[in-house]
Amino acid sequence: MQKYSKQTRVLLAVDCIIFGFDGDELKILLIKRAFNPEKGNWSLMGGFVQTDESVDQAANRILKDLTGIEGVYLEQLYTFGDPHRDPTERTASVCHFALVDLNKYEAQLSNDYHAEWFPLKRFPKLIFDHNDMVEMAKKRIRYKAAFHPILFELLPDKFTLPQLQNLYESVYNTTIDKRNFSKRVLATGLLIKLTEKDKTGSKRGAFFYRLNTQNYYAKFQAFLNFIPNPDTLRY
Amino acid sequence: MQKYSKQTRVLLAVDCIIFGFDGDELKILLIKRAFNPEKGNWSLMGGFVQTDESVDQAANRILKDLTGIEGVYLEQLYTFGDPHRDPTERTASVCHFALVDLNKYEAQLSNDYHAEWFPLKRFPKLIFDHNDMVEMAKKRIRYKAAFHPILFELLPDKFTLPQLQNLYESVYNTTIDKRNFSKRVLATGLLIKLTEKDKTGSKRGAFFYRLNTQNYYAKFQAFLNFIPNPDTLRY
DNA sequence: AAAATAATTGTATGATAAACACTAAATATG
DNA sequence: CATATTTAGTGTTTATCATACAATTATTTT
Repeated sequence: MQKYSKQTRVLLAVDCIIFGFDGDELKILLIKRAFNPEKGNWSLMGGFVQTDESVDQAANRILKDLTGIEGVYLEQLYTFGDPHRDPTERTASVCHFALVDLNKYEAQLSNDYHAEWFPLKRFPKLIFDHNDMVEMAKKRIRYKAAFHPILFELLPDKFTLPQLQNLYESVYNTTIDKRNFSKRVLATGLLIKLTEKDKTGSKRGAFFYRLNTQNYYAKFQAFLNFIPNPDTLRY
Repeated sequence: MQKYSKQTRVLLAVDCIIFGFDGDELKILLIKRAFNPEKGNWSLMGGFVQTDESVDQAANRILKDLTGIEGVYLEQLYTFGDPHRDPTERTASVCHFALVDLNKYEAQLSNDYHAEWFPLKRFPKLIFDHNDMVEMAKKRIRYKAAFHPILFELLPDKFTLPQLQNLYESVYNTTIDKRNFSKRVLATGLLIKLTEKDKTGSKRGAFFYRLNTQNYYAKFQAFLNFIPNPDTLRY
């Protein structure tokens, strides 16, 4: 079949903002770029879409190749298409974000992949427009987590209510009343209380919970609104 | 500067779902494709991103060139990147959606551009993956309009409360109590009542309102939730 | 045994959403 | 000109949900 003549072809890249939670604050995973231009500078995980793969497949492959991470929450965020965003050659980047259990991958990541976790509140200047990408991802995760239970993706399979509350407080940079938090969270029917306790965080120990995965998928679309002041949020 | 060798270059397209409201139901604007493949079949408004323009600029240009429409609400939706979505040649499409005042453009569109409005509930089969795009746009507009006052973009500058309610009822395929609707909508402070009445729709006539644009931008992020049953919605 | 630490739990109040039906204004009709 | 017709406009009550707020329990450490 005849091709579309006279049209410019461009490189198609995928970049990923990988979020993790260390129990205290949100972090993102960065890597030192291995090739020119900007070799040695901090960058998001990224790569080019290959001939035979879809954009989604490319995102998953890049995540796996560069970090070993697979099977995690991954969502398309936005396509950045300024003609000069990469000075080398015109490249459009389909930006994604991922949510992972940081503790599960910590050692593997620094040893095998030389990737590093940085606090979302203070991380180095990134190449190209990657700082804009992080900014947008940060807004999106706050927006989406206000209505959908995506933050569970950042926790281990077993977690405690104080841990969960820490996560919400950290994402929204606020404090939430313990009693109201547990009431609302338990009312969703998304949590199953286990008999086991986590004794690492306190003397008394806090009960572990796990996700009711059935309800998780069923209720994914309708969750909670934990935003203290939605007016300050932007999509 | 050296180029990235060994990487595949692809065509980068932009497609637009253009939504309009005729007072009764939601419609989308379609065009008969002017070139092969699929020449003569119904298609979304689309075109290729040019060398010197960003993706956003391309979306605006395509909208203007193919419909004459400019200065309307336009938002990036999703990038479709299946390697075989266009059989001719690999093409990624950054899909957008636009919201326009249908009555403002109706004549101009059919005469000058041979574009046609189709009800969102029954429109022809489209080329490639354009049907998937429309499906996603439909979900997105419902999702977003539940929290942000974007539907005003579909109405003329002056509109009545019954018109506005019709629009919401049509988008969510539901019925809303008049009293509760007007209470909530007026409580937002987004509407300014005019002295003039619209007499075309009824004997008594309904007062016109216009947007308080200051408040519109200020409160864009925090609006209302008109979804009758959010569980049924998907992002 | 007492102190320290963090987890767990309930109630009262205010705000918001939902249910519900009649009156008012204007035109059309006999 | 009186009456009928049509759609616009408006208030109250009730139920639900969000918020504010503090004492007790379990366990470990001293």
